[in-house]
Amino acid sequence: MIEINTIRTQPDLVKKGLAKKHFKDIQLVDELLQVDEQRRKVQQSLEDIRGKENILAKEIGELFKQGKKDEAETKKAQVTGLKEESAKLTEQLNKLESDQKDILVKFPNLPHSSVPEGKTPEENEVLKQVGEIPTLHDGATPHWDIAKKYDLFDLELGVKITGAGFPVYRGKGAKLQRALVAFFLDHAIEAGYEEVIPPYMVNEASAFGTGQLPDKEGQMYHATEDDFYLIPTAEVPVTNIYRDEIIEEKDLPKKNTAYSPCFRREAGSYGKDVRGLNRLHQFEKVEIVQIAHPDKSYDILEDMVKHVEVLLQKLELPYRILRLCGGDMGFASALTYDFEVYSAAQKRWLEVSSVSNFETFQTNRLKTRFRDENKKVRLAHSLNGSALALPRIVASLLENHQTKDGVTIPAALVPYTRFDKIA
RNA sequence: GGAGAGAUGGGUGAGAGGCUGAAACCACCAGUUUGCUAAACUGACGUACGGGUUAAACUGUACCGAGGGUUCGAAUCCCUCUCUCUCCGCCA
Repeated sequence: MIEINTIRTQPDLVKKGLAKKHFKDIQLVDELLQVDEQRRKVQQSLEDIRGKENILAKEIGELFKQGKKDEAETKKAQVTGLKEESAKLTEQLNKLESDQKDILVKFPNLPHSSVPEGKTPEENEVLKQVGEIPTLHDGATPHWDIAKKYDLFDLELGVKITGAGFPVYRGKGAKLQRALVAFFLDHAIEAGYEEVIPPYMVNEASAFGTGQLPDKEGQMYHATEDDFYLIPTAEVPVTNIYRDEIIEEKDLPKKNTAYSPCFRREAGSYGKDVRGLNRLHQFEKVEIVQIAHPDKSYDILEDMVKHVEVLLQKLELPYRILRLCGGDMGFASALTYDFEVYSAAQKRWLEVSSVSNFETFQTNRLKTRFRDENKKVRLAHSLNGSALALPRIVASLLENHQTKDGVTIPAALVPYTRFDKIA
């Protein structure tokens, strides 16, 4: 949620930011300001009347104590008149407050000044590309064929058990998953992140806090009986650790990492985009999350980018880093770097990580604050990144490292898999 | 799933219609004392939304699990819900 104060003091800046994100209803900014002004007016008159009521109530109490019943009754009559008025104003205020929130919740976050203009993924800015694009041997195949050959995962079996997009990993395929998770977690822990194992279902307040609700309702699986949502990413439960918290400045930044399965409904794609492990309803991911001082959050974002880079280098995968353009960024993000890994057999780049600074957009909803050096309570910044999502890493690992007689496991991963070849 | 008890500030915990935004103790913070630490003493110490201010000061309203109700007045009484604990049942 954009801070109301920003909209009040810098409406033009807000409009410009929203335009960069290709938000359609920019006139909502002016509507919001009107509602806000009205709301404050009503709130003031209401509080004024409430104040009078409070004073009278006290006086009535006094009078009763002194036995001056008649005077007390006269005052009671006065209060009755005030109450009618305050009831009316309360109703108005509630309406205005909910109107205001309804609008506020629709605004995406404002983009950072470095975010490039643009609407489509093609307009994302490629910052750098690292690593050799491998030339594959004759007869090299996409990962779904490799998986079949070595019995690493089985999508049809998943269809039988659940449905499309729920793979069954088996044998070395399963072990590879486990190895990658451990490898990623160990790196995060080494970088100072505290590991947590969060719930994989969250309540409505948590889903709202990180921005999944009300915007992306349809992307989450919803257990309606208990009104829980299956997490689309560990970001949701982990960031919500800090909901309604005031953190001492000296304790910032808070750094957490978590492995979790992720559940996404993601309707509406087809063809090669969803072949094999390219797009799944359930997948594994290690997430890193930080709650940061506003002055430091962009330095921290760079650190997180570096963290992900090192992982990809150790896995010996060619990657590139993109700075997302305004139109392709997520709803809640102020600046997002996407990581893509080259999938040699599919001959395309696959997104494997997204690292973002949300500034105060999430923390404003979450009420995640810190006490600064002047003892003032302020909103912290929240950041997160995938470090890393497994399926496409597995896909490119299998494709890029395939040889005529099997798939070579990168050296950094061998201590975790305890085999160096899939053959 | 059944029965009972409970939910108050960072923590423990008092309060049982007006004197309570809330005792006391602990923790935290600032200071005094001290060679240093400890102890002792003094003081400050919730949040949100408004008003006010360059910023403070100051000030209004709301908040004692959540929502509703009774009342001139509710942490306190009533209703609904949620959660926690104890016992029983079931269970990895």
